[in-house]
Amino acid sequence: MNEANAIKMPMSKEDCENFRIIELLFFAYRSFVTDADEVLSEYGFGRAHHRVLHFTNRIPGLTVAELLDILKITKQSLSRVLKELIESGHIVQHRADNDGRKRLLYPTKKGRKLALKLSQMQSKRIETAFANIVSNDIPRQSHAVEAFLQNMIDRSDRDFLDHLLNEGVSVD
Amino acid sequence: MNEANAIKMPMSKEDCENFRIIELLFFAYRSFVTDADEVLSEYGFGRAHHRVLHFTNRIPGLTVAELLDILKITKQSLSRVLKELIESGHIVQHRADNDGRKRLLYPTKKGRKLALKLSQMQSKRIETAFANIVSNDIPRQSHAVEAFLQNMIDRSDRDFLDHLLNEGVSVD
DNA sequence: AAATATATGTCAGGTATGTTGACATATATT
DNA sequence: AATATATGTCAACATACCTGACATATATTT
Repeated sequence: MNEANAIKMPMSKEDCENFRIIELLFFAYRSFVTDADEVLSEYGFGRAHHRVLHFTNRIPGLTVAELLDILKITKQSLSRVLKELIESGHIVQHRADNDGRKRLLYPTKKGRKLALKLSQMQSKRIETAFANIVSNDIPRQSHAVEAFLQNMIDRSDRDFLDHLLNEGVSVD
Repeated sequence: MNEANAIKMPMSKEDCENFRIIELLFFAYRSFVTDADEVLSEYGFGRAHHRVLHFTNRIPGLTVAELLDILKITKQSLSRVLKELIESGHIVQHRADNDGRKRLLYPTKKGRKLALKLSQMQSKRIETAFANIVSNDIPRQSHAVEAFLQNMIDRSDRDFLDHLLNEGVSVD
């Protein structure tokens, strides 16, 4: 028997139990982050810039070390994007009064404006996804989550994926 | 007035409405994908390999073009990881009977085994996240989603983030 | 049969975002 | 004064994406 032979049999039902959630998470997250990508590229920024900008706005005055802890990246990796955000005038650094080693990060007016613009795009998608959960989808709690994730996915992807993956489940 | 001045004021409540969901999505997705990363690295694989392996298992016999459509990457990008998955004996290609140009992708026994191992790790996290949604968290539908995403996040991250970001909300 | 379209593969070079390791500097703490 | 902490920086490298150009085999159209 050849170990390298193709398995043509689809997977069993029980194996696929959570495949739907796994895939919904993948596609929902992709749609979610893509919203911001287009705006960011106008500024020559990427997702790394977005994350730094987001948390600097969310927690004005956080330190570089705290930011590294949140993002779980190295300081060398952070420094590149942080430098660009400072040069472009979206973020400023201040020495901490109580400890001169610490550099507190703050958004500028410009930085807050951009952060809010990006969040509002994502927020809109989230609002719509919640609004379109219809009540009869909630016999089990998992159905609310499924419906939400499904609604987070771009229309174009959703239709294509339903056709490719689904066993006849649809939300609206 | 200096445009580059630090804004020290935290954001208004209404601006932050969906910040919680935005951040939960970020951290939940990170925890979710990290499960598989450790196993994958034992094989010298990355996330790109995981995605290809996953959908080849999910839809045995799918074409290269279909896979590109799902993943939304270029064929040059796919070819590297696909080549490695074929060389390592996780995936095989067969000519389609009805159209000799198409290469149908199938998992091998080895490929299916690995795909299931990876899914089962993610599935376990999902199961636990659902199981720990307590019923009194569901006055609004959004709360079930919030609770789910919160539960998807690694314990270590969750505690740290609650301290850093939260306004006293806790799930259990 | 010849021309064109489609599905796939491959070469070459570039970008964004991460890594490791080594070292520098300023400030706090012991 | 010695050590620890917070940050910054230089250099080299890895991964996973990209664009553009070109090659090959097979289908389809004319």
